[in-house]
Amino acid sequence: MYVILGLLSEQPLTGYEMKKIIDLRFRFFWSESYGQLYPELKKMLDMQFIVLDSNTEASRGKQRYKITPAGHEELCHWLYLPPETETLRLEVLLKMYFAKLASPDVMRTHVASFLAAHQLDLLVLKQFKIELERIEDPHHNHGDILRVIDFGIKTNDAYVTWCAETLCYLQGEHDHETQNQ
Amino acid sequence: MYVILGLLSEQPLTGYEMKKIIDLRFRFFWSESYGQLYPELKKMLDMQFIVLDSNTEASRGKQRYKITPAGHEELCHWLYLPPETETLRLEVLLKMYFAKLASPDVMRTHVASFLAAHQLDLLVLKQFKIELERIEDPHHNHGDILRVIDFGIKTNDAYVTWCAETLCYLQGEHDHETQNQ
DNA sequence: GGGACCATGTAAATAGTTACATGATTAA
DNA sequence: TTAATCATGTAACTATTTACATGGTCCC
Repeated sequence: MYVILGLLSEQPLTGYEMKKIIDLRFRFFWSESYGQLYPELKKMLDMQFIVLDSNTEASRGKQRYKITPAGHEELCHWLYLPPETETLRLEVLLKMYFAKLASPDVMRTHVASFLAAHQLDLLVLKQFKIELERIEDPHHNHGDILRVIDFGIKTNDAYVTWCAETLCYLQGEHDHETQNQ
Repeated sequence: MYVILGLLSEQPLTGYEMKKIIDLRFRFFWSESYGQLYPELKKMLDMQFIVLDSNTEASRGKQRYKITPAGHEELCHWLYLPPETETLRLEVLLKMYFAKLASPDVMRTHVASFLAAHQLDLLVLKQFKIELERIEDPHHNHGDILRVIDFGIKTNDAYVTWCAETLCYLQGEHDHETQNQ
């Protein structure tokens, strides 16, 4: 709901375009599936927070939405409310907690995958940061966006460091195990 | 499901006790509500992964469960599978992204709350670590648990650092605003 | 007796994913 | 022409939260 309003506050977009932006720019801290997005757009039309943008493009199947004044007000109101959603669920940590029930090699594989994924995230975030600093700032929001990117960089750095240390630890466990044979 | 099996692999527990442990030890990366927990326990009884532990305590309303060999097998099997769930949703970052639509003061409040919460988390985690290093390790799993705690410390450190920097940034935005009046 | 906490549970609502169906457009 | 991607949407399922009901126990 509010992601949609936020994105539309910058420019009119189709549902498909929103999904792509969310997957690209927000994936470090937010996600939406089509199964949420399209029904949500319908609800928001009903509530008159958004309308079909007829100006842009003779829509052949394509539905591009723009935000209404009511929608903008709703968005601003939301910004003032204290954030509610804060969800973190990492199955890899649950497995780590019970790791002694499996061999250290198994956990090594899991941690290595986690490491690879977040090293990639780090690369993407740094690249995104460089891009953002390079281009102009017509909406004067690059400062805010850089703060968000920086959050991603800091946390992913922490993940990567943790993975490295944990792999060492698991190597130690492995050595300890083979030594006793 | 697997949190339950994991906890029961250490000792028999009631649903209520599981909930308390999850809220205390796992809250940095996992959560379960009673609405999930109790129906799940019923399903797991049906599947014979757990049974009622009649030995311990004449149960007056209290239902303490223990893990069965089948449940243990299921738990070990799960440990071998690559972790699937990895969810992160932070509404505070979504607000930060669209922060320019509100005054910097509003975001300052949000970030300050986030900071306070995670400074507290950090304290709790460090205390938990000290405790763990102090007591004995009968299950030989303290090394694994310390890795999990260390993940919490590293990420919460990153959060706290980000908050400090972001508060500075927002102060700058605030000054910039008042200066233009 | 009353308040805090132990203890189990359910119903309803909300959130979110997955898998599918459909068809247009674009580029090799 | 065929594969990829654009584009919208729904149905079914699974996950998760919230709010409530109920009653026991412990201690002041």
